[in-house]
Amino acid sequence: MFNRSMTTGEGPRRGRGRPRTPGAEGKILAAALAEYGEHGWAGFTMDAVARRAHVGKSTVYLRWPDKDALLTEAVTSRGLELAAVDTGTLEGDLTQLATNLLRHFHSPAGWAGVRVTFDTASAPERLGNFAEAVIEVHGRQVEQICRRAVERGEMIESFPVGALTEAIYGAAMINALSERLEGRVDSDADLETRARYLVAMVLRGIATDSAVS
Amino acid sequence: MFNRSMTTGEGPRRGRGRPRTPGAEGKILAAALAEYGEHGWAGFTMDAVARRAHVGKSTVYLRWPDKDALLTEAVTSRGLELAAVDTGTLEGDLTQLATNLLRHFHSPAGWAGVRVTFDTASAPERLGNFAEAVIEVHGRQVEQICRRAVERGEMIESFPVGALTEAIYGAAMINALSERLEGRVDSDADLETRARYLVAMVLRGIATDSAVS
Amino acid sequence: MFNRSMTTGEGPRRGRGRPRTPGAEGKILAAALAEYGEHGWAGFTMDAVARRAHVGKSTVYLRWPDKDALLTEAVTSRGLELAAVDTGTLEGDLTQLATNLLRHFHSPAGWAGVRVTFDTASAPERLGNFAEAVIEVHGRQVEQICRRAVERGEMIESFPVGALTEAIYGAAMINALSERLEGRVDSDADLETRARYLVAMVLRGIATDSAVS
Amino acid sequence: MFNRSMTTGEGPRRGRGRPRTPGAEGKILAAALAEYGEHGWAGFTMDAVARRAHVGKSTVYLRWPDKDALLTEAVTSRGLELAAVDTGTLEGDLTQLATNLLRHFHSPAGWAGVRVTFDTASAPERLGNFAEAVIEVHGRQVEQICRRAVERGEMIESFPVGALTEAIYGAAMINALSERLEGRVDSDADLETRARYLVAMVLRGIATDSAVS
DNA sequence: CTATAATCGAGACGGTACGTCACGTCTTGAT
DNA sequence: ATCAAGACGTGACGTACCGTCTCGATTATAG
Repeated sequence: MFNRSMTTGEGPRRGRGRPRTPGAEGKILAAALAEYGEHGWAGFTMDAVARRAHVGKSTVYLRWPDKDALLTEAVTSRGLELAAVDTGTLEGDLTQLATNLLRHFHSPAGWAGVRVTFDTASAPERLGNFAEAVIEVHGRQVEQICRRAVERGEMIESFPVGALTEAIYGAAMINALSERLEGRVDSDADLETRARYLVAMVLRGIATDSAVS
Repeated sequence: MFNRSMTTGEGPRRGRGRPRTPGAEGKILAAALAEYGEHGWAGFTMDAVARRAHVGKSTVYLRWPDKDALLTEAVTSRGLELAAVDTGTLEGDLTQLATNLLRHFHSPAGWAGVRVTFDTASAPERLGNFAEAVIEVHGRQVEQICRRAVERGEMIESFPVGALTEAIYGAAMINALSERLEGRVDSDADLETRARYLVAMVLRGIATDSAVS
Repeated sequence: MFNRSMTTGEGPRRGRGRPRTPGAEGKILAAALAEYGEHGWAGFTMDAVARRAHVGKSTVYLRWPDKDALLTEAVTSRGLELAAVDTGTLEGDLTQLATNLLRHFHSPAGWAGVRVTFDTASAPERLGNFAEAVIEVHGRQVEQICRRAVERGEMIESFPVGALTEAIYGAAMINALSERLEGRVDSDADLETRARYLVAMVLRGIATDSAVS
Repeated sequence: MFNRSMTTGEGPRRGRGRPRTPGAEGKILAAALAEYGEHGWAGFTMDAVARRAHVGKSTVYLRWPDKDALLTEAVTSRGLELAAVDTGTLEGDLTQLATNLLRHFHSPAGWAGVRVTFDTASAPERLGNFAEAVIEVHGRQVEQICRRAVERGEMIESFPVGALTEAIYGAAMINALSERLEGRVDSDADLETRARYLVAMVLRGIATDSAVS
């Protein structure tokens, strides 16, 4: 995303000089994520990251131009992974997706991803790449689930996918947020229960006259 | 919240020395909110706030103990307001609430409130007060709407209010987030449309076999 | 020389804000001279100076723009002092002056002054002030001695003072230089002997046909 | 002095790998002297030297262990040359020597030599070699001149040679120093005039009662 | 009317992290 | 084995901000 080795084979450089230490990227990103998790944004220090990764500051600054960039990529590379889902039914897909999301947002890396997403959204001048990555990774998922559901006739055709996406992602995010605000620690079972309720709601609604089964 | 004149609601503070300049609080809070909105947390500077408010740093530090406290109160005082809602029907209430929320999160102050909420949740050691304020302000709203709906028989009794709250708040928040990430500018009409879809979903669901009306 | 408090009463500032800590200048200059003496120019560190003076780096950088400036002033203020001389005879004056100079250049502060003088002369873009100070302090001394000597009829009138100054100052400087290069440690008596030989030479010369008495 | 090809004067260095590039030493030394002359010690950079010499850093560090060593040799090899002198009379020898010295110290390479000499003297822990070289090159000169003069009966026998050396070298050095401090540019004729005055002084003195001719 | 005292704008203070730069070392492929 | 290139760990540079402190000036009450 920032370091040259990612933008492959474009420049005139062909391996002149000492190559960049292969493991360095990973060590630094891991250290960054760990520091961020332990001390938060205000206590996130480049010196500490370098020290923890057993790496000089120059090695860090050769790869990322500044603190924001490092943190953003640390989160992008490890805080945006989401397994694909395909169970055969709409309810199954959505329940699986919601569970995955809840687990993701409750995990340190996932939560870090959330924070950086909001920071990025608040400072649009820097790093629009991250925004695109988020949209790419997460936007597709619900879209595909809905397409398959419509093909199977399980879903109202005309319903805007965006609203569904927002509700599910938003609910999972808020759930993770409130866990932290209230000092709760939700178990895996709690998350699954919450996921089922959420899916029940978006599938069949909460109004009494829509409760069919 | 932090400064004495607020905690001691006992009237016009009698003392010997020079009284605190009346307008200072407001000017500082406004400046803080503006700085935060423009530069984000990383670029939020006490010196800049004081300069922007045409105030000395001591005037700021006499009122708030540190940066977090000032920022928190700035956001609390202007980024957490939400009008009460009571239209007589569940659908009306929820639509009104969702519209209010969307407008709120799309506004600068509301968005700042969101950011601080996430920052606070990530650094639990400081300023739990803010977490309580958020829960207090926002938690009650949905609860009351649901209580009235249940009394009117409009809503499944057993449905957990939390899941509904999370879905609505989360959806509104994500909507504001994605507006910024994608560089959109949503009109008021857009927001109302989105609110109606959202409420339709949580009320009657998106499954084909639940579409009764 | 650099800090505002020296360029008195010119600016519009009239004591607004906290005044600069009075003792700070002295402490910092002393620390700088000590560090320079112990570690030399290559090992002369601003952090170390600040630490030794129990002072923050900002306090140093408020007064001097950079390392060169601090070092230059440290030396100027303590490495350029030279007692006035007036014994009544030319030989007495010159002997006294030469002894003083030898002692001065052999002392740590005096030697530091020599080094900075040469550094300054090599980088004329920075800090010509120092050059002027050196010329001012040292140039006058020999001039006055010679004027008195001419009035007393002890000295060839037409002889250029500059050549005399250069010989005496240069000899003293080289003597200190060679002491260090050779690892000698000259005693006070050594210095006085050297001073007498030097004065004998410039007064009566080394040629056999000029040895009158 | 440091690199193997110099210390082992045993001929054309037979080895297995690629021989060292012949012109490299000279290019690097020249670049070093130029950089030192332009930027002084504080701005003297190994990277800049290598870049200016169109050479990799390893090529430099294969030959000299560190910055000091390179600089010292650069100066030693080009900043210490001094032509031998033998005119047949003491006055002629000294005048010639003084003129040579003045020209030398006023030249860039000679001045660089002066600076390094002082730097070396201030950091005795490193590079005593340089000190020895200076003493070797410059010390002998005056000694021989004086020996011949004594043999010819032109000079007081008992006069210590050191004092004379110091006076002449010091005067020349100070003259070059003051030219730079005052921003003068001395012509060749100026230097010769100064040399004559200097020699007149050390030969016959400045006292009125010693002026014989 | 004077003394006392809290607050004001300004800005210096001791610290700490920033992002840059140079050191001297190391590692590559090419000569 | 040496070359040019350039990444490496280290550590100082000079800047900016934190939260504290000190100043003279202002503005109220208390005596």
